[in-house]
Amino acid sequence: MDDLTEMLKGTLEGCVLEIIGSEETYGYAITRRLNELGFADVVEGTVYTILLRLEKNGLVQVTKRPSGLGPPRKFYALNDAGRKELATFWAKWEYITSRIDKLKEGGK
Amino acid sequence: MDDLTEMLKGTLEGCVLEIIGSEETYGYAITRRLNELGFADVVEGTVYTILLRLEKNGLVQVTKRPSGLGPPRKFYALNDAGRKELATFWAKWEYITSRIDKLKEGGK
DNA sequence: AGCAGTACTCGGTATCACCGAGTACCAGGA
DNA sequence: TCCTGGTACTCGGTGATACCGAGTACTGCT
Repeated sequence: MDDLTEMLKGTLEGCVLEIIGSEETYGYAITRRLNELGFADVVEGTVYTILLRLEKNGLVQVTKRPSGLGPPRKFYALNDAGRKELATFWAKWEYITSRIDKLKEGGK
Repeated sequence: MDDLTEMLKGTLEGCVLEIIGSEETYGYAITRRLNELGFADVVEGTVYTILLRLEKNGLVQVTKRPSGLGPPRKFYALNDAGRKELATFWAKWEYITSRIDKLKEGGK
């Protein structure tokens, strides 16, 4: 699949929130998860910028833990604000997809 | 519904393509159509920038016609390149929505 | 020692939707 | 006559976001 980056604007952050929300995890693993999910071109740098932003916006709780194979990992978990943000993300997603599907059906 | 703009990046252009593809029409009417479809906050300036971009990228054929009530209208119709672009837009859309739905189901 | 895999950082770029102010044309009412 | 409101398009600038690319650092294996 060719370049999806423009269409991922705004949704990729939601995906990362969802992944963090379902399990406390860290950047490198999140990137792998996104890749195996089908977002093959998403690269580490992108995920880390999202992670930094989430942290800056106070949506996650961060815990640093040693790794065993490599430098220490920064584990991310959602806090209350993060869970709330995730919920609004899904609400927006539902809204947009429903409208676009309607448009696609040639609907009024 | 609160601010959707980030999530519309990349998809709004596709919506405009779809609208033009189903009927030769002009900027002001496209804006109204988007508004009544549920994209309430989309404003004329946004649509016109998209239209200019489509024209610049050679995806549309433009015809100017007098209006009767107001200044002349610029009617837009898809050409072959535009129809092709619209098809790839829908392909990308299908792809992304399917992946995100999978993620949402907690799927592997 | 050197290499590959893991793991995070950071400055810069392009694209896109949005903002806001401006221009222009026409109809009907005060 | 003026002026308000609806129609219709233009354009320079802004902010958010994903991407790029290069760099740093730690570990285990050969």
